[in-house]
Amino acid sequence: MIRDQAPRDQAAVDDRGSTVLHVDMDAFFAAVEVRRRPELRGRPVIVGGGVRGVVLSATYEARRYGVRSAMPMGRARRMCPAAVVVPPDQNAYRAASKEIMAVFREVTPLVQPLSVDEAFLDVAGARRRLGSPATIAGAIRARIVATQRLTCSVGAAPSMMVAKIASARCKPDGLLVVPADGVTAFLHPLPVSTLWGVGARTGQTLERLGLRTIGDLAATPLTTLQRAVGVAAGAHLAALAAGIDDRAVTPHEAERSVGAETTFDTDVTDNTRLARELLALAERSAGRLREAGLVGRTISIKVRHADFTTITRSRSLPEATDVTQLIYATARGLLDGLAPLPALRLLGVRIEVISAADGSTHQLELGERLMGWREADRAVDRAASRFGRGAVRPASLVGPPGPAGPGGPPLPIPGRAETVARMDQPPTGEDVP
DNA sequence: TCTGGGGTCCTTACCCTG
DNA sequence: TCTGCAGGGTAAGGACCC
Repeated sequence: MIRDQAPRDQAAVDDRGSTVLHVDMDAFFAAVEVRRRPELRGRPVIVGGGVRGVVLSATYEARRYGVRSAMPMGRARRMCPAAVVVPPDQNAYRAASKEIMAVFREVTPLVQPLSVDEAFLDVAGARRRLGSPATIAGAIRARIVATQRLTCSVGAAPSMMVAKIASARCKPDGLLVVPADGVTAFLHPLPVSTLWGVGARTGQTLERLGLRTIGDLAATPLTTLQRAVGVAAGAHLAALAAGIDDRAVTPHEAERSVGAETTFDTDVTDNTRLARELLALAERSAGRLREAGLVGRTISIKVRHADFTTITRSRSLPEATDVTQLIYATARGLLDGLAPLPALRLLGVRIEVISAADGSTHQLELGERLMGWREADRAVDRAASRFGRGAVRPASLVGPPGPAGPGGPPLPIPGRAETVARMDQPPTGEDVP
């Protein structure tokens, strides 16, 4: 193995087969904030916030106090009272991400983004032009520092999983190459929780079997693993423990679902408020579907009670849709079905079984009925593209909440875009703004 | 301590159909 | 006509990832 901290060892390592790179930005959100506000450099910075928020990112100065991602903000503040807390700015992170991904694509078209701050690159085809994988990885790191003033860590290995583990083990600002003939030697001493797919629960299950390292897993019969964690997960873990991971770097993977959810600052019982929130979530989700040219057929809602129990309900439609009002009406029906509702902590809407909008089937009767709403959505989207999302919003999402519907549940139906049209009364031309 | 938001994938149960 | 069974679709929940 080679690490850039020990460059003299690099010549000894055969990186020819380690053509999958995993590039992971270091403390990405926090680093973007520090870049924007240089006076924060060297100080503990936590990105996160909200009454019930968690830590989204923290500089290494804050991590020294024990602050970690996904930690409740209250606890993080207690651990590191001196930390500067910055609210997240997703637009800034997306913009930085776009530029970083462009750097990767200068190296190879085979770039598979995993999230806003990390990606896999297959550099097998770039070796003749740019040099060995380790050389390419070094060039990428240097270029990101030069153009973005941000650091990243790179793992190079024969497979995606090993490259990802390698990048995590050389953070921050490091490079770790795992040669093709060194994969099992690299993996086997590591704890099982290092493997993709082993979280808290599976980790406990494996611990009960006395399996602590990946080497322990590799030495365990497949049937034992499958009895413990299930057929699919057992087979998956056995393969990974043996260093087998045949997945190829795939530049674009189609989305399978799109959704939005919100955690309320305080638990909500008011049906009018819930209906407004549900409409806002439906609009956000549907807007993102339309932006991506997608339609979806299954609508699901998620509610979380004050005691953190979480329930989902879903319904499949006869045809796929991207129409806000149809998604909202379906979601509202699902929420009505849960009445009487206790106080809710979280509400979410998701659209699943997604396909391309231009390939969707069209059921004439339903399509005609929705035509007005579809045109309304297009008008809202056009306004959004000129003035930003939120420039045109359902009337019920603007200003103070209206009075509760008569008799409480079922939930009241908010109007939209300055109209009071209802889903059970198909829109006329006048309904459409 | 007190748990976000956006996702993917798997398991289990149930219903329907042939 | 009834019963048993297999397979597909749907729904719900959970684990996991960043």
